[in-house]
Amino acid sequence: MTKPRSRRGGGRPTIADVARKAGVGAITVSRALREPGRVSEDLRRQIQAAVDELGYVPDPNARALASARAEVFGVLVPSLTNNVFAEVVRGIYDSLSDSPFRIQIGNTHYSGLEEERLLQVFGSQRPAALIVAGIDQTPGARRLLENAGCPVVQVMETGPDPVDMMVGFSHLDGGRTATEHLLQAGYRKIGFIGARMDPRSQRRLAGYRAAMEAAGLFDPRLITTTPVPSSVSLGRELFRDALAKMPVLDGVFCNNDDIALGVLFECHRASLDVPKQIGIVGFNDLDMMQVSFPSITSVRTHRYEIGTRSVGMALAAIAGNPPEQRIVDLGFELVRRESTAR
Amino acid sequence: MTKPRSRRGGGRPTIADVARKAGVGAITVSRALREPGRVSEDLRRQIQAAVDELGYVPDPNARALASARAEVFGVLVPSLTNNVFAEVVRGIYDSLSDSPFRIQIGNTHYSGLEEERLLQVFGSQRPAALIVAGIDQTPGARRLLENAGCPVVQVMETGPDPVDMMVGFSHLDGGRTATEHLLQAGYRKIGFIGARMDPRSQRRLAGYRAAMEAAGLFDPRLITTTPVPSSVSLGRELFRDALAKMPVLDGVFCNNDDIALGVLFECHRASLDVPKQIGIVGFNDLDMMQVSFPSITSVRTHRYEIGTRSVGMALAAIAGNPPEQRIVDLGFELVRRESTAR
DNA sequence: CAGACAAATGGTAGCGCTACCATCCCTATG
DNA sequence: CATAGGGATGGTAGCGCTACCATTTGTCTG
Repeated sequence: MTKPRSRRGGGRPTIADVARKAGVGAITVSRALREPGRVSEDLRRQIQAAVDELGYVPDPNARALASARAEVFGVLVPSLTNNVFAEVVRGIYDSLSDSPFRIQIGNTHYSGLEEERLLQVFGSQRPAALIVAGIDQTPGARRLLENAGCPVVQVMETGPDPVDMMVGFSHLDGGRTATEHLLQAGYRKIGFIGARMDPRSQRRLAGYRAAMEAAGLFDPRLITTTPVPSSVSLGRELFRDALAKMPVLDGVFCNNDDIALGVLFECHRASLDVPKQIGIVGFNDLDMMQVSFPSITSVRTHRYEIGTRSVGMALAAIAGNPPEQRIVDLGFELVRRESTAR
Repeated sequence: MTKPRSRRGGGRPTIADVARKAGVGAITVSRALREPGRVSEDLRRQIQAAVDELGYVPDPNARALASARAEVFGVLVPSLTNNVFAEVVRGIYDSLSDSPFRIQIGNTHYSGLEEERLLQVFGSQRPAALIVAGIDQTPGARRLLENAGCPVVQVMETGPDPVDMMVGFSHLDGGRTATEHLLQAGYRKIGFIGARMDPRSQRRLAGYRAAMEAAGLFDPRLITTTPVPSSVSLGRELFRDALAKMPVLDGVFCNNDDIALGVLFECHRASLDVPKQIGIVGFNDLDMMQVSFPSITSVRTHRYEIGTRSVGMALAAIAGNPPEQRIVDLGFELVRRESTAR
């Protein structure tokens, strides 16, 4: 007769099986796995042997239930295909790959309501930390973050009023820097082209506007935007619209690099010389900016580092020593290339 | 005196709180939430009111522990930034957004060992389904998939021996079709350029080779590959290498669209006329292929659909009616554009 | 050498939920 | 009108793990 195995448990070894095999109490196995320092060398070895032999893997659900804390990082991003967030997420994954923490990604589709819903779902798991993109949470989302009972890192942007911690940079400064560069290069009728005008895009636009106004060159007809998601083909279309509206255009600051690439291709098609007739500046500095012909000036942002840094701050907070500096500005760099060299 | 609240539970309402407020048993609340049809209209309304009032959200950990089944889809992809997988993942997210299922993504970094490790971790959660990229699992990974006790969908490729279900297409046929198109357009010295030669890239190369051999034009010196991850700048470099090795090159089939774009830019720089002197074909048909100047012929693949379809099959299997057809070939389409029109 | 104290180990009692098995009540049947 | 059968509801007993509080042992102090 086999011993009466649990009906439900699917036959996987449990901590009790390991304890029996190692001849110790279950709690000691638990400790050996979580706080090896508190178990004697001898027992630790015996337990490890039993774990290996049985192929025991702790059940994270049971662990979470018993300790009222799941080893999960909740991550909220507005898009999964946008290269910008993909890089941040990659940084997060790489930073957590050797830790016991799992990652749960939520896609808000740029919707505040969806963000609230996902925070509700995430909250029910009692995550170890939350990393959310952006600083413009709805009041409801903000309340959920404040009551999450875990470290929270807002990423992509910096701002004055963090829920807990922040890692990012100033999109407004980025937009201004890009525009000032075009001005310094001698361009005058500089357009702004932007798709998916999320809050960060809006602030880049504000930076553009500030620079243009300071130069006394601002004209609202220079701005061409759409709420449609960004793409290279959209960049082409928007640039055509912009040119139709303002044929005198001699430069464009693009909301992002996809748009900039689309603009460049349209210039080729229309036989507009870049940088002589049109100057182009992108945003984010994707790899292809340095390869294109002509290569495209862009504002380099540190997306992967935003991911790694946010994890580092959250881990520190979990360990009980939250970072001194709760707001980390990783800055950006203007990378000058052929598209604005005239 | 307040009633002695649990020390550990952080104060969130539990199913017992809802039951008390609604004046029913806890199990009835549980049923009302999971199988509304089995609870009378009246009670259902009362319970819903109590849930809303208390802001009750079920604890997924407790649920998973009690039912020995977590409402989680495990997803294993080799890269998070590669647009191809990002699209698949987006399809998966969109298909599951209205379901109770959460998604857990693992990044294998193209490593079989890492894949095994992640399957081990995922398995400990008893996921509702597993979706894994590729069909070349290590023997260990394959065993873990077979013993996962849940539906498994292998995606991106089709092959003869599914663990359970498959959704994808034939990369070999895709490579052959692309190459045959170049041959039909009159190109003869057709090179293959590929980065990150994962199993799918290898099969595209095999398709290229088959077509070239059938035409009596195969020459191993036409092949330029590297294990380095793909990028636009790498495409440019590899093309330069290829030209240096074989100056007679008159066409290239690129492993993917990033490479193809790099090749196009290098042609611009070197003043090589596309398509007259050099024909270019990409793979995947990203949006930018249609916009570039000249536009680039590519093999369109149905990445988003791979994601949605794999979820559909898994959900059907979970519901007890696994699809008749366990292997779904979504095919591909050659999209002819300017880069091969001479 | 008693007493204090720390380190190592274990027992017990849940964490919040659902599987399983009652129980109850109502309707249909002969 | 007794009985069977089905639908609605509830009680009990865990799921696998860890927090909390012993208990045991060894070591150091005065």
